[in-house]
Amino acid sequence: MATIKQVADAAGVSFKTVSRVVNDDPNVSADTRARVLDAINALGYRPNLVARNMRTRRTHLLGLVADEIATTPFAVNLIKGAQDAAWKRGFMLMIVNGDNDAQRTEDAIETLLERKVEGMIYATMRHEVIDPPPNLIEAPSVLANCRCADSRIASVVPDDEKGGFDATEVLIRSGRRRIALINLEEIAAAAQARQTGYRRALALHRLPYDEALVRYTDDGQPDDGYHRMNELLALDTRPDAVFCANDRIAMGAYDAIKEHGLRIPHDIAVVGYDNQEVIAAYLRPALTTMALPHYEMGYWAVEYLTHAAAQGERAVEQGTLPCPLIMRESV
Amino acid sequence: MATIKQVADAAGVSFKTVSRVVNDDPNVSADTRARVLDAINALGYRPNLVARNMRTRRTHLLGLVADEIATTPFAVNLIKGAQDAAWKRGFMLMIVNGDNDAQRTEDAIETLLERKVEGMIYATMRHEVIDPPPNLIEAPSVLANCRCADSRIASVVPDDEKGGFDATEVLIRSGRRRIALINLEEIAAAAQARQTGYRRALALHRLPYDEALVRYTDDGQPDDGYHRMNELLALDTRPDAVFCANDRIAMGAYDAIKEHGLRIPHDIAVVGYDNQEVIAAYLRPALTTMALPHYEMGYWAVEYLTHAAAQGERAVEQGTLPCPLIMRESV
DNA sequence: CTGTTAGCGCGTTCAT
DNA sequence: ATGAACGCGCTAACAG
Repeated sequence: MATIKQVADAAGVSFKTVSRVVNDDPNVSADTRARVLDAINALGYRPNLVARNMRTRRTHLLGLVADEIATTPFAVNLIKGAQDAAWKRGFMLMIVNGDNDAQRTEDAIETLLERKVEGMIYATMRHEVIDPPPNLIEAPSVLANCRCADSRIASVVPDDEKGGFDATEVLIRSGRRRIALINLEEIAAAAQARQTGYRRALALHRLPYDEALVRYTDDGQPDDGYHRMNELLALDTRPDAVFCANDRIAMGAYDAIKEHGLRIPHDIAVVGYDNQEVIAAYLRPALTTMALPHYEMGYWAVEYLTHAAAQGERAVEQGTLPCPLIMRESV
Repeated sequence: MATIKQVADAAGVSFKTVSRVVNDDPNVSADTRARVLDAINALGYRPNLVARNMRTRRTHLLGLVADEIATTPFAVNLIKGAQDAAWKRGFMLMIVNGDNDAQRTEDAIETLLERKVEGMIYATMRHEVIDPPPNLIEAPSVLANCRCADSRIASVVPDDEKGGFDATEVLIRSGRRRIALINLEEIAAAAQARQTGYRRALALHRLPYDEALVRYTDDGQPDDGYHRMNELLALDTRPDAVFCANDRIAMGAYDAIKEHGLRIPHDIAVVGYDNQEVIAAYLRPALTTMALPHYEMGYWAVEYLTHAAAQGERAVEQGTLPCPLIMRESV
């Protein structure tokens, strides 16, 4: 716990000179610099960032408020991306949970504000349109994986429409003609966008849109996928491909397909969504799916904030990041 | 960005009185308190924690250093537990990634130290014995999900021996007699402990230990589980139960069992380990497994640190937390 | 190239 | 019940 003054005394210089050395100020002779560095090592001196932050009025701190963190663990990639970008820019992240509770979220943001974060990211686990916490905008902020209706806050979201399009098109290109869609719950923003992309791909390739081939799940879980797939397989003319709006649905669909004695992808091709590694990579056959750009969104959000912090105000941007196709063995 | 002085001026008191109100000092008349609170609201004053931290020499900050965060996402529960405990105690967490790189980890810890965290948690994604980063101990610290050989740093780990015992015993109690074990790679601390528990349960119930029934995987992935299970099913007398040292192995084992036309749990009972929700809950039938106390370890670690911070030094504790049996449908 | 003075926003100490 | 002076550890602004 040596202080800058003690280092100065030990090195026989003023404490300001120590400050210069610590901050790589060129205006220090090589000689004194060496003596100061010796003293620093000898005393185990470490600059006190709390004091520096107070003086410079900068904290190099970013807040990350997540609605929930544990339930969709693959979304930690968003945090990872934010961490990596922050580290690169010399920032640190303070991560807090809103626990899907408005008051709790507001309190969490309040604490972040008191700690003088230089920006905040508000991240949701599912892509949706939200009503942002009121105090969020008291610091420069970005919404990640969600956006607000009036677009007054910067945001970055996955391009689910294009994702839906690409998923459908890869099936079409593999020669399939009756392509079913097992979607998420109908109201979800992601569900609508993916379905729009699905329809656009069908239309582009002059395939009919058949409502009988489109099903919705209640909560996007494997059981849902299993039952919806069974319904599809009971159709007079069964589909030869299915686009599942997430990998868990696909997991259930796999079971239904296998129980019917059908083979993937020979009889039915399957594309999932989310690239939830633990499912997609391990299903047999491995699942072809669309990856969500969680890492990239986290990275984007921090880049946006650090640039905003560096350059003062800047235009409110709305980022849209692509969902890459991950080819495996189910198409 | 109102300061405490501006509030004082607005309320017609000295800034010290404002400080008293903010800190709930009883020595303020109800009258002045009301006026001060009005001024605070009018100006949107928010205490500056950076300044307060500097003055009180306390930050209410805890560091959490993780070796990696993305690859085993279910371990985020450790973070969740730490967050919850920290919030309850009025602390915040700064989470940094070591990325499994020694230099990076040391740098990350250094930054945490400069920011004057009051304690640090070093968490690994897999339960193992480690050589802790050298600068970790410069603040009160705890190891979570790992421990060091000399036990000089507090730690909290899962009780894998008891977990292995319980997993095996639930199979025995269900009437199985030939219980196979598909373990992790042989050197892992968790693998050894689970196997010790497995043997203890067999011995207690007077069942023979048969080396032919014990297999090791290379990396604990489904493909491994699939192949090891096929080997076990090729035995002259096939097992009637299998204890898989993680859920991914069990996932592969399921495929092998099903391909052999055998039914779970009728013909072969399966117990996994990790309670990796996305797998365990969604396999068909749902997998009975042992839960890892990630949440509890995170919680424990923060409780330990906040107590240590409050009471000065205290005995170096080594915590061991139970792995609860999660009964589903595979036994 | 180096040192001095001042003050960031707050809490502590002691006075009134 | 309230206020004045001081200093936490550091950097900014200015001397020299």
